[in-house]
Amino acid sequence: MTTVARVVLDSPLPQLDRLFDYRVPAELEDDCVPGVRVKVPLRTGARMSDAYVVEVVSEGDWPGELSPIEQVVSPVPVLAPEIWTLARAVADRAAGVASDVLRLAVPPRQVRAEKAWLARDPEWSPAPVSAPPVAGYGEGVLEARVADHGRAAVAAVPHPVALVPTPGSATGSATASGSESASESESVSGSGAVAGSESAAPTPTSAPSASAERPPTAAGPEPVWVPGWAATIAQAAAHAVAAEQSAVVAVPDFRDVTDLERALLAVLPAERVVRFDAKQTNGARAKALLQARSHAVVAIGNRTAMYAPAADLGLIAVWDDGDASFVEPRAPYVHTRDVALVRAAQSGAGLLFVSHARSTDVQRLVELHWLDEVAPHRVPTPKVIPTVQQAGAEGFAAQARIPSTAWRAAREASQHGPVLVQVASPGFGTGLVCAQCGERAHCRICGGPLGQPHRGATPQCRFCGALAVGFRCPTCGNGTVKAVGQGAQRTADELGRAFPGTRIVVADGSRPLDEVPARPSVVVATRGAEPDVPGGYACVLLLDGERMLAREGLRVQEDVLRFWTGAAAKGAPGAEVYLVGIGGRLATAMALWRLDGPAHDELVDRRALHFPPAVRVATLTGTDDAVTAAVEALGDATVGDVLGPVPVPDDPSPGTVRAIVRFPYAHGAEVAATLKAEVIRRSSTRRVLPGGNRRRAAPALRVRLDDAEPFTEV
DNA sequence: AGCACGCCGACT
DNA sequence: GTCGGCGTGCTC
Repeated sequence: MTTVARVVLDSPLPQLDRLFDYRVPAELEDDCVPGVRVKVPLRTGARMSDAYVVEVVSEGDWPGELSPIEQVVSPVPVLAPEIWTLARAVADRAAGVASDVLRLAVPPRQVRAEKAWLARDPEWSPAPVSAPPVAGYGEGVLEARVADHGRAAVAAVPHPVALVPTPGSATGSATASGSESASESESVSGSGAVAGSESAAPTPTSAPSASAERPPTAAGPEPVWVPGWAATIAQAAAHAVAAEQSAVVAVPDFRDVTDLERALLAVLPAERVVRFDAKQTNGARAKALLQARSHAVVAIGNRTAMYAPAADLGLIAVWDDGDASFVEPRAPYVHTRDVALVRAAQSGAGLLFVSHARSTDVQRLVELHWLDEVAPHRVPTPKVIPTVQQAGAEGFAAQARIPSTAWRAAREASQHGPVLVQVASPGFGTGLVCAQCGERAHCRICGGPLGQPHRGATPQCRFCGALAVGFRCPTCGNGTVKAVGQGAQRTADELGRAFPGTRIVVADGSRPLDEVPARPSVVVATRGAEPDVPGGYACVLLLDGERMLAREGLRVQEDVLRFWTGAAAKGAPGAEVYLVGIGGRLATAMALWRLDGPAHDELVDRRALHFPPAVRVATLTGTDDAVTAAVEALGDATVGDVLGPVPVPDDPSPGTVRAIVRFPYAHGAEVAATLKAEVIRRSSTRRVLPGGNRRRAAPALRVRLDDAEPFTEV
């Protein structure tokens, strides 16, 4: 009887994206287990390909003669079976290649990390842990979701929270303070035992509102200030770990990973937290990968954390799924939210999308009743005060159109605590609006945004370049326009003059600042770069909202709500937040702190227009005949009109065209399979550039699913 | 990707 | 009559 290994080749070629059977020589049988890296001959014995063993069977499907596995590169199984299944499904959904997904999921080989893993004590397991209650929600509400593997859209606690480290947690246990990793198994297991035996661990509390009654004692561990969302996810994840199940959490950026890690280390011992991030070395990633598999942990990180091979997965959580950082820039470009959805469906794990402002994608799942809604219970929300344009106070306040009420409140608050002033990034789509009604000014010819090359110049379309002579606002008929927004540094300078004697701090992309002390100051920050303050800001001013909304794109409103809520949630519980120059529905939603309303409205619009996420889209790029044939092959799996094909203006290979195809979710599998087949068909014949150029040409057909970008130009 | 198989022009 | 052009197809 022969032993057969079924392997997935490490090749980006779509025509090789299936399992290949190889014979396992007797001397390799011990090491050749599912998940190991191997080298296999391909077509001719001289050519070797890297591959992963997916399964080992006694008989494969291949009727022909089998080639033997050439080498088992390492006996460490780095591709967990569930990660293979995930990669396969994610690739299939995106009409992509599984090995492209594996490149995201499995870091390159790292011999040192493997050696350390092989030398571990296989008998060792971490001590059991207990989990604190999830604060800020109805009693047991989120605990029940975790226990029952429920799926929910969770509105985040909108203010910073002080976590009192629990005994046995990394920051709460004196013995664990020096331990860095699970490899120091003896000291770590000793400290972890404390948590399991302590029945009444102090509960982390929301502060200052809740912790005021129980200030941390001088003898106890220092409280750790973290964003509300991070505390919630940490506490929920701790419940999964207490049940000896793993949790996987993805957050948009590096700072968020750090915030979440701090929250987790306040409720769990260090060996229960595994961090993945983009700045990590290969060695650290490889180590984290093997650590995640060994026992119940919380695996945290950015996009790739969603592929962490966590043992016995019980909970998946995503913080702020609307953030554009979740769009994977590498093929097959699958959004972390979609990876989470596939993984939740496959594993049966619970799924929490936590955010302040709900994305239209999550709203769609809520309206399908696929996700429940969970909101904080009896938690103070930011006191948002929208101020439509009114006559400002003196000096800078007048220029920035800051109403006198907001101006006075900020001045007053800056006497006893930090005040946050959020501004748009420099170069953040300065645009023109109607001087009378504030409506965006558009080109009459192509509908693109109007801009002004310099002050006083004739407005000009930024897309087609047409001059808008004799502009009339289609809404109110007014004939004058004005520019919106001004630079961030200038805002800081002006504020410095307006607040003499007050410390002015600037935080933006080039001057990042994670935290500022809870002392009187004015912090001017571009959206997304707002520093944290222990306890929260005394007051928040949201400027440049008009300018942010003047940007073009499908997700502008969603994004702006995320920027505003993100800054507002850095205020102390119930802090005043002035939303300057904004009225209407967005202002109302902010004032009521009901952020699902705009998501619903937006989704209604998208349904009417057949825009994502109401439908899915496929972008087909390539030669005219390949794209046309692919569109024809799709037949009636599409919905509505096919946009294009139209020539791609600045593509390196001339004659390239692009078509956008919309299709309903129900046809997703069929569309993806059809397009993948077309890509394979086209890739088997290689193209040579005209003129006898021997250089390799671009593939005849490229397919990308769920790329919303082309629509921002439509 | 590579590499072999396969069917038409100028050569010993 | 063959050597070799690169179009087409396959890789366990």
